Amino acid sequence: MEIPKTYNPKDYEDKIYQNWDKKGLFNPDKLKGKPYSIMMPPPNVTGVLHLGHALENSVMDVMARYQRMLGKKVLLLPGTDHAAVATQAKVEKILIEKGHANPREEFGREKLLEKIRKYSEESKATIIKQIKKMGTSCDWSRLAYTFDEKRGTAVNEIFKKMYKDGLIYRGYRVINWSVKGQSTCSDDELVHLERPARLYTFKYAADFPITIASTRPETKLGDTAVAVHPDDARYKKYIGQTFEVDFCGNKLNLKIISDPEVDPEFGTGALGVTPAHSPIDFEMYQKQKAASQPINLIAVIGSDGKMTNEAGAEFSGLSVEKAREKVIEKLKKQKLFIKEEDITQSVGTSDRFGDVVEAVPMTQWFVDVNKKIPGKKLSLKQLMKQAVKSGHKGKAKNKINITPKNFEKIYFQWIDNLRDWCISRQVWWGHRIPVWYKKGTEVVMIRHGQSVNNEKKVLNSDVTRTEFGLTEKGKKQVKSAAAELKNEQFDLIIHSPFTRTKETAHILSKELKISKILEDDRLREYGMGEFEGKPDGSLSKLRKGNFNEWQKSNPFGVESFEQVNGRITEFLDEIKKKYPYKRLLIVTHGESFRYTRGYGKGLSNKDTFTLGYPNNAEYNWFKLKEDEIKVSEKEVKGSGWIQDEDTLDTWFSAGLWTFSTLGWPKKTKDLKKFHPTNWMQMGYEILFFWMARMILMTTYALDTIPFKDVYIHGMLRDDKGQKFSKSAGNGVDPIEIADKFGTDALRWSLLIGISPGNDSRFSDEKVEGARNLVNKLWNISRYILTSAEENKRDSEEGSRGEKKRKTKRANTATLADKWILSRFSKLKQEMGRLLDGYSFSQAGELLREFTWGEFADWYLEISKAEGNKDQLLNSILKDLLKLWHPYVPFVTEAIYQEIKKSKKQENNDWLMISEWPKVEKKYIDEKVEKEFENVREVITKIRNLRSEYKVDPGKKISVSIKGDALGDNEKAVMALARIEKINYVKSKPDKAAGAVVGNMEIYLPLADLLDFDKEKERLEKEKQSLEKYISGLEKKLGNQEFVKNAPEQVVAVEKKKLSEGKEKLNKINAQLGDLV
RNA sequence: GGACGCUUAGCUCAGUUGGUUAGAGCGCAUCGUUGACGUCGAUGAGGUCAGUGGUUCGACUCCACUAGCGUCCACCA
Repeated sequence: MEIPKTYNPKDYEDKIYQNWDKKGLFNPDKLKGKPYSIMMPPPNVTGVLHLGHALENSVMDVMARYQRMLGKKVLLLPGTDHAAVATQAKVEKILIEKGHANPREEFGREKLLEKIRKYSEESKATIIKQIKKMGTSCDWSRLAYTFDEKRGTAVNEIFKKMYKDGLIYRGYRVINWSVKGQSTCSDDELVHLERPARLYTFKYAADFPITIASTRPETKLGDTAVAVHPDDARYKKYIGQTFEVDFCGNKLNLKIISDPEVDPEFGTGALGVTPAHSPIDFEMYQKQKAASQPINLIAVIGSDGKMTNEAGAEFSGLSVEKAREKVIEKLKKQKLFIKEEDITQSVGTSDRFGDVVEAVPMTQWFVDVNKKIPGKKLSLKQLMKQAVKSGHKGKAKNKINITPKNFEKIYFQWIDNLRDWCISRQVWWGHRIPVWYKKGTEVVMIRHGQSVNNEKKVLNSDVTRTEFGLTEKGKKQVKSAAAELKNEQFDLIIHSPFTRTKETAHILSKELKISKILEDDRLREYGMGEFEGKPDGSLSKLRKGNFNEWQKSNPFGVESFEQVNGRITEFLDEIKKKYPYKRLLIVTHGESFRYTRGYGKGLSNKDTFTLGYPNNAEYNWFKLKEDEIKVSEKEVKGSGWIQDEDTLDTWFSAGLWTFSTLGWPKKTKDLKKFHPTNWMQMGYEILFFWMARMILMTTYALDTIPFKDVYIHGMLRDDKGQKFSKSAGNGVDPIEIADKFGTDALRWSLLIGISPGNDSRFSDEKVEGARNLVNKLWNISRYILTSAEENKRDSEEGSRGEKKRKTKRANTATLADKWILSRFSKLKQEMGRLLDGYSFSQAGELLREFTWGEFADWYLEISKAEGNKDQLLNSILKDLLKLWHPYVPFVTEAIYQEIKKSKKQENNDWLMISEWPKVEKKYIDEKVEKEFENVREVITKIRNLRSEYKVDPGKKISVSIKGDALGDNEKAVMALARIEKINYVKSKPDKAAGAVVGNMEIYLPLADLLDFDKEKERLEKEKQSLEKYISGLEKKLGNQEFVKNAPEQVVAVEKKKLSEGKEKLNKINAQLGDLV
């Protein structure tokens, strides 16, 4: 039979993978046994897979294949992650590099999404190809994607559930804002960087008693309080007071508050509180609010990263850096500046966009981790902790185990620091927040522009006097108001029956393209009775302070408060009912406007007058009816519904992975069968992002754990210990490596030398070594297969004069046979134990040591001497291939198929689903192993002597042995040590170099070659080390405490070692004596 | 500032509950056309297990401290 001398992966890999797939071996439905599931951590579609993914794939595939061979119905479910922000950031970056400076603005939502979709689909295709190339045995029929329809259903469902349980809320809070990405980031997505900063010490104003320090003086424009430690003697007297100060031209109302968090030692011991631009200060703001001692919140930095109007006219529109300079400059000028010092400061940067995030108050969606879940008595935080600590619902069988265990501690620490999770993002790529709003009835009420009677300062409430239209100035005023409203949508305009309002309405209608215009008399000007045509102000002067009297007697025929308020209220009540969810533009007069400001508030006449009288063409928004919110698309009926613009944090959907992949919220068979999953593995860098969220979502929604065991692998670094990254230029495509050395070699090199939770290094040399190993395995098999075939042919041909190299032996087991069986049984036992404990590297090393170091180097060589071991060799090979299969699936399957071919069997039997070898304890025999060790030592010692004395390796020599005879093992010794004859002697021969093995003294006759000095030196050296060994043992055994306290067994072993050592020493001494 | 790791042969790393004359791979040195494999074989050199102290009959292994390196978390304005 023809088997190539070296294993060429390319001839087998793709073909074998396709065959496995075609035969449905990846699909658990076609397997029998207990379900066992592993969900693949879905790679981001931000690009292609790197070696770290290859490591991950290898680890989980070893586990999947091992479990499958143990006879389980294994599901390894593949998938990919849309990676929301990461993918959008990536595609935008590419577009920017191509010259599209602002992709969002240029392309708009739909077009940009289309581009990202295209990119992600390409990535996905490559990723899938790569996973296949790695030999990963996953079920492609269940391929999932976090952003496909089924996963979307799961996302919406869980969002709805959490919203209804009050665990998801929308709130106005300080969040992390990436100006560059124009989106929020959650706390965990921040990358903290140490960077030099400057701490400035200064006073807000000369008349303010407290000095403060800040690295961000420009934010101080938004300060509303100063916090001090409650026990700080310096400031105690001020606590509770409010100071109005002029800070860089801005009026600040600073309340002195106390907070135990303030460190009196740092800076000046007083902290300027900026609730809008610092999470801690925001907490103080909330604390104060809760204590009914509220302080204000003023946002001086906008979402564009520039100073807002609130920062004052001088600063508005400046970048924060410019504003900072300006503040410092001003403080210096005003002699308020005290000092500046250099410090290092840790700043949070967006991990995807890279810019320093700004703390900005905004309305966003959050997951409340501290609220008790209805009907559960626990918060999400507590659920997350419980699952890892004592087990979900406190049951030990529901405990999630993390390997290595120390990560459990890190996890708890993280949970303890966990704050509400901001889940809304302003990027477009991702699950749109499943919330629909229907805008309530909104009214923009606008006063008419300047009219002729305004200009002439004449009062007019007589609708028939049509000469009082708009002046030119009035028309301009209206047009400029229209310009401000140009982005708003209105359903209709309603105006009063006066000429000035009619004209205003028509300008607005034209400018804002509102076609529907109605007139309503209830919006008319205040009835002024006898004051009609009188100078402006005559009425109001008189009216001042006379409300009550007018209401009673109304001497001038002026409309009463009740009358005006009554008709306006009636009008507003009516349109609220008549135009739900519409936006109306209402053109009216000053008085009606004023009354609208008090609408629904039950104000008195007097109160109403404090609401302010609007200028010409001034407008205001009024909400007559609140917005409506629905969290289910099914409930959204009729028109006017708008979905929330924001998208969800990618980890929101990733958190559902273990069950969304199985069809949840449908009660599928898969869900019942494969959930909770058995095993999960991931890198420690996503422990919090992902594992924590999966635990959160699963314990909450499914009332169970997502997985039983989590295996944490370390990060893969390059040969210099650097992280693999594109920017460092050391990124490697796993496919390239696999092409060069074979997938099996790549897998092996990634799996060996790793330990859970620890980083490992990758180098070409490692893969090269692995390639050699794979080839060794190939050749071991090749030898066994071809020699068996030859032997078979030989025996068929009989002894027709053909040179038969080996004589046939009786089929009884030799010591070597028993030895290899004992060793092999032990290997199976140990491998099972190690694999069950996720010690993939250790199990692999044992396997290599046995295969190469024991089976190939010793047993195979002996088999050549002892002959006729085809059956045993074949049976060991078959089991050996199985043990190797999880690590190197391709070469083992390839050999297995060669075996099938050689036996002319059909290819319907696959190593991949063969049964994992059972441990045969009956073969384990310590005595045999010990005996064989002796034989092995005899061979080694002879080789050693030959090497020392430079005996030609090819030359066959004879040796003399004093002591025990080798018996049946002679053949092995003679072949492996290149001996032609063994003489058993009673005394040491002349001119011979000697060695001691157990009860045997071995002599290599050297005649004139023997160098007495060298021999003496050699023996002396051995003697010395032996003496040291013996004295150590004697000391140990001479210690009564040891003999008394150590286990009997241990003492017995030490005693035996001592007596054997002494015996050996005697013999060496004798040999030394003979030398002289 | 807090927490967690790591430090074992020239390099990369194993070492499970404390009992080994401390291991592997690569590299190095010497040698080698042996019924598969030079992607091989034989032999060998190479380590006071970071340091100090402790617990113990016994410590690479457990504890404490120190030093160096690394990682994660964090609201020192």
